[in-house]
This record gives sequence, C-alpha cells and structure tokens, in this order.
Amino acid sequence: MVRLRDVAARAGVSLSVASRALTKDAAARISDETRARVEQAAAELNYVPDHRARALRLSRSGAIALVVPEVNNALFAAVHAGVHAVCTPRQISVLLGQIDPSDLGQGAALSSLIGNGRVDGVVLQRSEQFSDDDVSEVIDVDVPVILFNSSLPTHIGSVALDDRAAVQVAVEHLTSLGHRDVAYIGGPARHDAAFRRRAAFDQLAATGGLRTLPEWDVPGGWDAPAGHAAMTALLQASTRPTAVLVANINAAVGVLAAAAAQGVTVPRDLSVIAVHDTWIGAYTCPALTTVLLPMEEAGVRAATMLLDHLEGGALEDVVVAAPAPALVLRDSTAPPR
Amino acid sequence: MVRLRDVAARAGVSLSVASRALTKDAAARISDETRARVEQAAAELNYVPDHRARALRLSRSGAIALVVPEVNNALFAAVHAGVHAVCTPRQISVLLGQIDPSDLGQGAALSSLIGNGRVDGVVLQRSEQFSDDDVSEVIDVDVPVILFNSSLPTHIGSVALDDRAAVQVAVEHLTSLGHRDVAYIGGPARHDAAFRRRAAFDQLAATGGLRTLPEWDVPGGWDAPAGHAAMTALLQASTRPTAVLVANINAAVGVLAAAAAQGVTVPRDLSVIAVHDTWIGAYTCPALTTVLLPMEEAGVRAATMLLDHLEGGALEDVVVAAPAPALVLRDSTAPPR
DNA sequence: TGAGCATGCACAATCGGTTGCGCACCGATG
DNA sequence: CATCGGTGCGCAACCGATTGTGCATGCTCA
Repeated sequence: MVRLRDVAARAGVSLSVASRALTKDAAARISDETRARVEQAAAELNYVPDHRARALRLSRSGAIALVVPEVNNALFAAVHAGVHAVCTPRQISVLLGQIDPSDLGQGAALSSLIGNGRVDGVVLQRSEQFSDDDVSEVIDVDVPVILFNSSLPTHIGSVALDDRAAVQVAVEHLTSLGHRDVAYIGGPARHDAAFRRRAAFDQLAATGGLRTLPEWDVPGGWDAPAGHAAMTALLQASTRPTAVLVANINAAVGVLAAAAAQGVTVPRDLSVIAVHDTWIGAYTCPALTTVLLPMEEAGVRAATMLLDHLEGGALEDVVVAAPAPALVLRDSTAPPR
Repeated sequence: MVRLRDVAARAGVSLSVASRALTKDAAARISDETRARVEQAAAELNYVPDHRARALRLSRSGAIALVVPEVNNALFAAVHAGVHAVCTPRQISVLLGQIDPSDLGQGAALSSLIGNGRVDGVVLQRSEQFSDDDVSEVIDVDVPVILFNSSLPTHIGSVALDDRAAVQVAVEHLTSLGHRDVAYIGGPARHDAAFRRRAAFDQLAATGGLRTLPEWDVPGGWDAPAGHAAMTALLQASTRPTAVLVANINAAVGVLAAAAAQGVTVPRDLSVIAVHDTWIGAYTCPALTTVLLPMEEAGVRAATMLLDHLEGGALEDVVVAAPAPALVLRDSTAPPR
C-alpha cells in the first residue's frame, strides 16, 4: 500500500504539505508549483488515502448505515437506489443493516452493528414489529438517525411519504369508476405509515360518501401472506364490497391470489387497487392498478438530509410530496357490475 | 465517548494491561484479580472499543462488502441472509455494494467503493452485463474476493450452486409427467451460471430423449421482462412445446404473464417450471412449480470462506450441493394433453 | 546470601493521516 | 539598516487502540 509518506517523499515535501495539497486545503499557503508536484506524485503512485487512518483522525468513518426491516422487498430496492445515488458521488459507503426482533432487549441492537464509529449516521426504516420503545432503544446511538417513513415522538429527523395523497388518488380512482362499497386492507396495526393511510381512508371514505361496513374491517399487513389472509377473511362477509384498496402492493399480490382461490374474478366481481408500485404489479393476473409513490426520491431526501446534517445542516421532518403519488392504471380495476 | 484510557484509569492500570485484559490475551501475564477489575471498569463505563482506531492498528476494518448486480431481487435477499447470519455473530459488518455498468472503464469501480481498507474482503455476485474482463477489472483490489455463483478463469475463491442438479430435478419432473417436447428459456448469454444450466439442459435433453426444436431456442434473461419477451417469441413457433423450463423464477413470472396474454392456459396447454424459489412463486397464477436452490446456504458458505480466509484459511472453488435442489410442486405443471 | 527465574505490570513505538504552530526567508517600508 | 508582514514549508502532537520489550518485585534454589 502506498502511503502519504511515499507521495511526500516523491514530491520532495513534508507529510503536512502533501496532506494539505491533496486535501485541497485552500487556507494552506503552498505554492501552485508545489501543489502540482504533489498531485503528480500522488497520481504516479496511484495513491489512495487509507480510510481507517483518516477515519480515526477525523472521527468520521465515511459510511452510513441503511437499516431496514427486510431486505427482501422491492420497496427497499427503491429506497436503497435513492440513498446509493446520493452517497456514491460523495464517496460515502452504505452499510446494510437488518435488525431482527430477536436482537431487541439485550440493549444495543443497532449499537453492535453500527456503534463505535463504524458509521457516521443511520437511515432507519422502522419495522412493523417494533414498538415506539423498541425503536427508541434501537436508535440510542451517538450518531444522527433519520427515520424513514416512520416517526417517533420527540425524534427529529424523518422522511415520510405523502400517505394521504396516495390514498386519495386510489379513492378518487375507485369513486370515479362508480364504486361506493370499498373495503380497506391496511398495514400492520402498529406501523404509523399504516396508521396514516388508515386515517386518510377513513376520512376520505366519510367525506366521499363511501359505504364501509364494520365486517370489512379485517387485520392487514405489508406482505403477500397477510394480504391473502385479509382477503380470505373479507370474502367471508355477508355483504361483499365492490372494490378493495390495499395499503401495500405486496399484500395486494396475496389479495389477488386469495380472490382467485375463492372464485372471485378481478376486476369483474371486485376491483383491487394498491398503494406502491413495483415491477411485480405488471405481472400479476390481472395486472395491478397501483399508486406510485416517490420511494427513490424519499431515499434521496433521507440520505441528503443525513449527509448535510453531518456538515452542520439541520435535521427536520419532511414529507416527500413531489413527484405526487400517481395512478398506474392496469387491469385490476373496473366499474362495479 | 469512553476510551480505553478511561477504563484503564478507573481500574488503576496502564493502557496496555487494560487492552490485554479486554482482548482476553491469554499469553499476557496478568493476575486474575486485575483482569476482573478491568472488566468491571469496562462494564461500568459501558466501554466499546473504537472501530476506527482498532481498524487502523490491526489493518482490519471488520467489515466485508456484498456486491450484487441488483438489490431488487428476492434471490439477493436469500444470499444476504446467509452472509448476514455468518457475519453478525463474528461482529462483522456488511457493506452493500452495487456496481453500475456505467462505472466501468474508469478503473477502480470496486476500488472507490471498498478500496483503501474500508472492507477486509468482498463477496461479489457477478452481473450478467459484465464480461470476464470487466469482472477482472472490478476485482482488482487488494483484498480477497469470493465470486458468488460466477466463475472467472485464474480466479480462485468462488461459491456456486449445483446448476446441473437443479436442471435435472426440473427435467425429471417434466419427463415423469410425460412431457417430451420441452423448451428451455435460459439466462443471459454471457452469464456462466446461465451457461451451466443451458449445458445441463442440452445434455439431459439429449440423454433423456427430449425433443427440442431449434425454433424454441429464444434469447432469455433473469428477469420478468426478459421472460415475457422470451415466451412471446416462443409462442410464435410453428410447433409449440408442451412444457417450458425457465432458468429463473423471475423470468418465469414474465413467462406466465406472456402465456396468459396469448391465451395459453397453464398448465393445461403448457407446463411451466422454474429454477429458484421465492415467495412470489406461491402467488402467481397459477402458482409456480419450482426448484428450490440453497441460496442462503451458499451465502453462508461464501461468507464463511471469506472470513476464514482472513484468519489464514484457504480459498477454494466450491459447489453448494446440500441441501440438494428440491422440487417445489405447485400448480404450473401437469401432464401434457 | 546472591544468582536465576517467573510473575505482574508499564513504557513507548506504531498504524496513516490531519493540523496547530513555529521557523526561515523574502521584499517592502520607515 | 532594522523592522515588519507575508509567504512557503516542516515539526510534532494528536486520533485510540495494540503489542514488543523492559523493569521491578518476590520467590526458589544452590
């Protein structure tokens, strides 16, 4: 490994001059000629500063952690893409973290993963399985944490999606098709994005004159098995809705499977629309009508805020409203019979 | 932040004794009483060693990189799970990397991401878009690289799946159902796992007396759009096969969609079986019959080999044969009409 | 009683960069 | 001619941990 010392020797200068020249320290008084000589020496030797040494000296590791409940999720990919896009040009690495619920309780769940200066900050997507207290425990580290699509009392620094707008797009699509009997299959009870969507639906249903029966109120979830179970339960209702709004596309995949299993033809017998859009939406049968949320942009916002904060910027709670949630019209919705 | 110095002071010993006591250096001559005192002090102060300093001193960063072509893939999740399972108990962090083809050529694609001692090693899943030369360029770093499910001439250190066995399971399932006219939709031409599967199919088809028409030989790929395109092309054939073996489940999702779009009913008109199994297989319509490969175990093997190698172990090229590829019987295969 | 040895601990170098400060040299000014 | 300010650069102290080596002390044995 070629060290700064080698560069300095080749350029015929001291370590300090070499360092200042290479870090482009404008305040340093170094002649242009010397600067050039150092840079050339560095180039010739193909010098790359040692991250470890720099990290130690600067108390900066040059990496952030992206912690998500499950990697196995197309939505995660979009968030990661956004974070990645911000970090790469800034020469920041992204550490991937996953917190298993089983890790909780023994204190320092995140801490063992990212503690001790391994990363400079964290973007944390809250798992549905974690309570407020769990999250509080997890984020008890000495680096800034941005909560992604999840909030926490007293915590500042979060990026959320415009859940209400997303639900509104879906509801308006259904009502414009003529639906009045709309069931809602939400996310996990504890998750606050799920809560926001639920609240938005309830309110929009009320003001929009939708009919929502108590028996349509079935427990939901974010994944396909949860959607399957919810739909199976929903189809037991004595009166069936003409449309179902599913809070998550992965759950909607399960919803479609359950409908097919029960002999319900979508969209003839039932319209299905889901929040979030991933590649799978185009390949279900029928292809899913969805609401596309700006996940990648949200990832960009989260990473940007975090990195800027490390440079002295302020933390805030933002809602990513642009681009606005957009209807992706496919084949799972139609006017009621 | 509490430093080793603080622990030493509290325990009333020097830095060196504190260090040796906490690292449980058996060779060091330290009285049991002193050891206990140091450990208690560390516990009271809630001391955690600084990763940066330790990394500098030991020339070890305590992290490895997991580089994959695309995070947006359920298969990746399984690999990650395996790697994660190995690394977590060893207190190793996993850095997530993604190499865009656009990064190539400017030298140091990986190097900027993981170079300079940021990680101690790399598990690299080769992208289909990279040539041998591209990969060679990418892995030109000064840390060990384990190639995952991809090989490279002259490179030692890889973990591959038993592609032949997987294809064999699929072929035997189809033949046992009575199929003779079987088309194969493979992966990208350059990818060597794709090559192995293709070769296995060709050989098994020949020995098994399968009929394979040249017009069934359509370009494939790993993802749903590729599968969709391949199936659409295949259905143009003057003679149609009675079954299709798809080299990847994601592609098979596209295959099913294309079949449905063309009015082909699976499995009545056509059986479809895919290599790899993910959650989506249970939710397509019809649910996909697949061959489950030990992806997580492969991730475990890769990470284990890498970490052991850092301790002096040897690198080798292994094929993960156990658990053996297993048929996951669902609804997309049936006897030919 | 003194040599010899094991024990228990501390000193100081080291990893590779960054940075506050001081030193030497220059031309300019009074 | 002495002083002053600016310029260009190097010395050395860090960051926090690990580790080779050396120095006491206390014991045993001749």
